[in-house]
Order: sequence, then structure tokens, then C-alpha cells
Amino acid sequence: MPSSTVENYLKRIYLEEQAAPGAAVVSMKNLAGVMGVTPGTATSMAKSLADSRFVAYEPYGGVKLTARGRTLALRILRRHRLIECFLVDALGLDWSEVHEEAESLEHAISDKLLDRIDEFLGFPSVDPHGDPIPNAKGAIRQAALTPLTEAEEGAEVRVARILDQDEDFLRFVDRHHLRPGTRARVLVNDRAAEALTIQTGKLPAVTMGRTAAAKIMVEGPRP
Amino acid sequence: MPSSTVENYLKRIYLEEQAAPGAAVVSMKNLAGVMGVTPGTATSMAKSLADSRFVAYEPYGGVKLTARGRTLALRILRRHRLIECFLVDALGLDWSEVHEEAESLEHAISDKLLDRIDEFLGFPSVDPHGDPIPNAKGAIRQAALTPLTEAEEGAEVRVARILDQDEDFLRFVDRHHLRPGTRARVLVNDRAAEALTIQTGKLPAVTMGRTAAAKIMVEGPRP
DNA sequence: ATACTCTTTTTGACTAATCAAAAACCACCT
DNA sequence: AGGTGGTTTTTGATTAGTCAAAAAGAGTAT
Ligand SMILES: [Mn+2]
Ligand SMILES: [Mn+2]
Ligand SMILES: [Mn+2]
Ligand SMILES: [Mn+2]
Repeated sequence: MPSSTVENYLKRIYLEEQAAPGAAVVSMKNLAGVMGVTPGTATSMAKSLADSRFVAYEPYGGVKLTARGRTLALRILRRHRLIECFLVDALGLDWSEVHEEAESLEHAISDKLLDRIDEFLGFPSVDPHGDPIPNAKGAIRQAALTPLTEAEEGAEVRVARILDQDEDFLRFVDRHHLRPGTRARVLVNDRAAEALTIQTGKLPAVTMGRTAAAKIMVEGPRP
Repeated sequence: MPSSTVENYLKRIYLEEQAAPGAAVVSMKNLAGVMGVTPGTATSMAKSLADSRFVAYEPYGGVKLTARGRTLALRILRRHRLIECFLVDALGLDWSEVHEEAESLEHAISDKLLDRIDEFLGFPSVDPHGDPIPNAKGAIRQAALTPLTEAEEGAEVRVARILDQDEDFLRFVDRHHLRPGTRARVLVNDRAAEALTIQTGKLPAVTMGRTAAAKIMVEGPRP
């Protein structure tokens, strides 16, 4: 049984691979950065993950999940996201605080309990942040979404996913009613000024910077 | 923050102290036995717990919780038992399988989530096995119970607590409807034969041995 | 191709938790 | 007091995960 450290590394490697679909591998610098360890630690962990055949590791090359590694990564991701759902839907925790909690529970829960939770929730397909939940076989269905920064002025969009788990950012999103599921209209998208103004229902419009807008993924207007 | 290993040792030491209220200390042999480690490991852990002031340790003497250690032990016990309640009451898991699950979740849950669960459950005072749940301040209210082996023949008793978390034993208890809360009549209590026969409602009577009966704690007839 | 910089790997060290086996100790019995 | 059995401690080793700092390598610019 892999330790929770191993589980965390694999989940992280998976997310980094997704975040940069261009790059074929995850570098030691990148890995050390996101895991909050020194580069030397990342290297020795890469070797040990390679020994367990969770990743392919090429010295000076970087690390890349094997099928085996991806399977495990997706299992942890499934746990993480189902737990987030459960905490929000069943216990009424705030979506801005469930990420940390899920970060530790994901390693402690049995498969049996997880299945029970999945059933209890009615087999949800996305978590409270709009992140897709892998199914029990590890299949993940990713809807085609575009970052808010790409939206045309005047377009009506539906918020689908928030790419940042940071509590403050989530509370900002919440305050302006831009949670997944909400419909909103893009009033201004000024690429030169790197600013975007959006409005939900009858609420006052809100203006945000380009980097903030890039973390909000939307479905565009019906084609 | 203490590791889950430390939490497990302290919880265990607390339970051993309770189990033998006569003995002032827990011996290394005892501790090693219940923790499933070698005596040498128990000794070195005893030293390290003493360094953290969780226990008083006297070489060749044994180990005894300090106030600080007891506080932590009770916090873990509270977590364990509230989690068991939650799994049974909210998710419908069987009481015979929640112990193992709680054994790992007790180390992974935040205080905030625990409070939410406590509230959700309506602040229960006992877990599904009848074990008392320490309150948030660490106070534990132990009802005065007697083992079934002490019951008089013909007495009507109320099952209050099952002292063994073993799955098979719990299923046996369940099969004969002897869960905490059930009222039953002691038909035979033959101390020489070390056998006891008990009946619940209209169900067929069941006969069990002395050691099994000793693990079922009851409230006697109204005085 | 040479030098410089940034990344990666190596080395040596440390902590927590564990075991096996040897040594020390305690308690009790003659 | 001396011996014996059981318990406890010590010793030496192992594994996982980590850091700091030195060494090696790779890529880029001149
Ligand atoms: Mn985690
Ligand atoms: Mn999420
Ligand atoms: Mn535990
Ligand atoms: Mn219990």
C-alpha cells in the first residue's frame, strides 16, 4: 500500500501534467516547487517512484506517469473530489474550506466508505469547484471549457469551474455569485487593459484582472 | 502536532489504564502487546512520549499518562467514537465495520469538521458500541454498568455496552439482537458451568460462555 | 568553444518508527 | 545468597522522507 506521501506526489504529478499539456514530462524543479520540497528530495522521490513503476524517470529528463501511476493518481483525485462534495452537500461546510480537509481525508478513507459516499451523493460528476470526478474505473470526462479571458464582450456564459483552490480567491468568487452553475454576462473584456467586467443577474457588475479571470472557466453561449 | 503513531500509543495507554484500574502503570510488555510491536520499540516510544511530557516513565517501572497525555488521548477517543456514530447514523455502515475505519479517520479529521459532525448528530453521549464519548473539554461520563456475568437469574437487564470491537463478536451480538439499548431477561446464569442463557423479546433464547458474557455490559433492574 | 547560469544529482546528515538479538535487570524460590 | 525465568533495556540495523550544501551536467550566449 503506497504511503500518503507517495499518493500526494502522484496526484501532484498528474495535475502538473494536465496543467501543461504541451510538456511531456514534469521537471524536478517544477515537482519540488509544487510539493514544497528541495530539488534533491524531488530527485530521490522520482527514483523511488520509478522503482515502484509509478513513473518513468530519465536522469536530467524529468518524470512522467506510467499507466499504473496514473491509475493511482486518479484514485486519489476521485477520493479528494468526492470528499469535497460530501463535506459541502452533506455537512454544509463552505466550499472555500473543504480543500484542506480533503487533502488529508483522501488518504484515510477506505474504498468501501468512498463508494458509500458516492452513492449517498447520487454519483456526482463534478466537485464543488467544478473539477471533474473520475469514476470508479478511473475514467475522467473533461467538458470542453474556455477561460473567461477568452469570452467575447456581450456574451452570456455559464461558470463551470474554478481553477484555484485558494480560500481567498474562492471567497471572492462567492461574494460575486460566480460559482459553478451561475449564468453571467461579460460586459467588458479589454485585452489591452487586461481587465474584464462581468455581471450576474441584477447584481452590480464586478471588474477583475486578467489573471483572476483566467482561473474562471466557462461554457460559452450555445453554438 | 503529534504524529498518528503517538496518538495511537496514547489512546492505547489510556484504554489499558482504564481496563486495569488497579495497576498504576502500563508495563512495556503490555504496551508492546496491545500495540503489536516488540518490547524494545515500546521502551523507546515510552522514552519519547516522556520527553514530550505525555507520560511519566520510570525505567523498569512502566508508563502512566500525565494530564497532558490524558487530554490528548481523550481527544482521539472522542474523534474515534464520534466518527463511529457518524458512519453508522449518517451513512448506514454496519456497526461491526466502523471501528477499523474510525481507526484511521480519527487522525485525519480537523477539529472544525469534528464539531460539525457532533452537531449534526445531536451531541451523542455514546457510540454505536455503547462506549461513552468524551465531550469537547475531555470530560467523560461513565455510567455505572455491570458485566452480564454478574446478573441474577431471572433479572431483566438493558444491554448498555459491548466491550469488544471484534467484527465476529459484534455480528454474533447483532444476530441475537443484543445491541446497546435492548432489554433482555437472564434465564440461566450457571457460574459452575460458566454458561449464561439470555432472551430478548419473543426471540429464541441464546446461551453463551462466561468470557463472551463478560464483554456485554448491562444496566441492572431498576433498584 | 568557452564561459556562465540554471537545473539536477550526489553526498552526508538527521528524525521517526521499527526489528532482532544481546545484555542487563528484577523478583522470586529455594 | 545463588540461581532461574521473565521483563526490560540496549545496541546495531533498516526504511521513508527530508534538508543543506557541494558537485556535476545542460543549455545558452557570446
Ligand atoms: Mn493529500
Ligand atoms: Mn476541488
Ligand atoms: Mn488510530
Ligand atoms: Mn466504539
